[in-house]
Amino acid sequence: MSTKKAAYTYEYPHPSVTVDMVIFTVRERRLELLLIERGGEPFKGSWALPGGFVRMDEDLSDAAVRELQEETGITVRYLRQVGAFGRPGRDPRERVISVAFGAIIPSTGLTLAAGTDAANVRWWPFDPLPPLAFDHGEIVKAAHDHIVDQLSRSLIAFQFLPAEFTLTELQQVHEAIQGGELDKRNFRKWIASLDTVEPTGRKRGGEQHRPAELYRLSKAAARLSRTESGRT
Amino acid sequence: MSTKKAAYTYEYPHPSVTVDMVIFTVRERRLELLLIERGGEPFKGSWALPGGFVRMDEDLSDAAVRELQEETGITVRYLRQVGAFGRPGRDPRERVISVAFGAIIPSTGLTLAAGTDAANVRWWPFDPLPPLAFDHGEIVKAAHDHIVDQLSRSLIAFQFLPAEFTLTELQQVHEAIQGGELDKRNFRKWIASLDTVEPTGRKRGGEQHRPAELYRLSKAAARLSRTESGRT
DNA sequence: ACAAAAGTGTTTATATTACACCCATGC
DNA sequence: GCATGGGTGTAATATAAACACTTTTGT
Repeated sequence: MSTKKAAYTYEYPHPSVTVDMVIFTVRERRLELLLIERGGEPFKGSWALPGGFVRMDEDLSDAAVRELQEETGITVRYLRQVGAFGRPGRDPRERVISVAFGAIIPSTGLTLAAGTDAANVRWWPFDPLPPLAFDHGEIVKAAHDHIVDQLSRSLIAFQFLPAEFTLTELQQVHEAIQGGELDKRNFRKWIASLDTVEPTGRKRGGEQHRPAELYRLSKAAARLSRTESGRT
Repeated sequence: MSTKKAAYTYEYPHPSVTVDMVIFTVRERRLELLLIERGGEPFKGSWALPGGFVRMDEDLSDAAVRELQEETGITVRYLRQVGAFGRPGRDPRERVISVAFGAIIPSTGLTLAAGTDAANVRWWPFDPLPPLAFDHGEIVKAAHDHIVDQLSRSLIAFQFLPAEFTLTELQQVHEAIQGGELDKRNFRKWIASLDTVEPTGRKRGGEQHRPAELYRLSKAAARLSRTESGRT
């Protein structure tokens, strides 16, 4: 126990509240997860979700965005609460209630930078993952269930991609996450019926086959997906 | 600030963590919500969700069950986490992060009993609700969205009913929650396809029309719904 | 015999699946 | 001209929606 300036006193004991971020990306058609190597005890040297304490004056989702930036150097777009995890004993030091957020980011143009609390940051293939610290395995499972569920109901897969993308890339994201093959024609029919992407008119050339049309999120859909983002 | 025994000290400020319960029932074909009238400040006299502080040694869902029992006299079956709500300022006294749980209970055979913190407990029609304390309106909306979503995907409606029920009662629950009319034959076809209820062989008689078959949750489905219950 | 809710099938429209070939480019 | 992924339509099947009459009881 630290004895230096114990400035905050309460009549009853208070838990700590943290946020943990489950960040998915797709690289080379594989689903991957962003993990940090813990620099301090407990679980020093183990891999864990990026996360940290919620400040007294910030919203939960703001804390998630900030912690992620601090610990990994990444700024995030899509963000969704997965749930609160608070089993007593999940942190061996003290009672900690963690609010988990899931996020999805494009695999391109990222620079990872391990922050102060982390010895290391890197992408891990989702399957198999290394053993995770605390109850982070459980949290990851819940977040993955969320994504698979949403993926089959709405078009969130473009969150994994840069602003302009081809339909084949979009399809590969779906295949990476659900772990299966999809029929190209049926997939495109489904995309069209959702009315969430539109062609840009540009093409991706330079490869030794027919160039693919580039698409972007349509304006109507962009407005919607902003609303969906942060639940407090 | 209370000055008597401030026994717990921390180097950094800690938020409080509470649970709030969104308890739905259906009475007379209407969706209703269990609210308490606050007996103390802030929002004294306002209606609010039952809830309270999480103890240091109990899981979040256990806290929810306990607080509900203490404040309203009700013991709950089905229970599901809705999410964490932690906007700074949502409680005017101090930083409070609340984990919300939704529950669904039969309307029959209940005795409501206002606990120590509550001046009153009663069922309110879901539409329109009275103005609610804190951000409880927002929490209720999130919980209702959850129920509607699940209702259309699986058979949870029997949670609103006693152990034995008629298919018409089950249908009325669906209609009350989604707010619309359903076709009797299609509804029954859907129920049958889910394979979650089975006839008891008994009938509900005594009314001046043909007696209805009584059904119960099938054994296989009962096992499943227990698993679904509490996510920490 | 009448009122009141219970129970029961068929037809139509819609959504999902399965499946194979030509096209545009780089080398 | 050949290798490579890009792009396109149709038929079969499964799922969901619309719709009306007979049955059983209590009074």
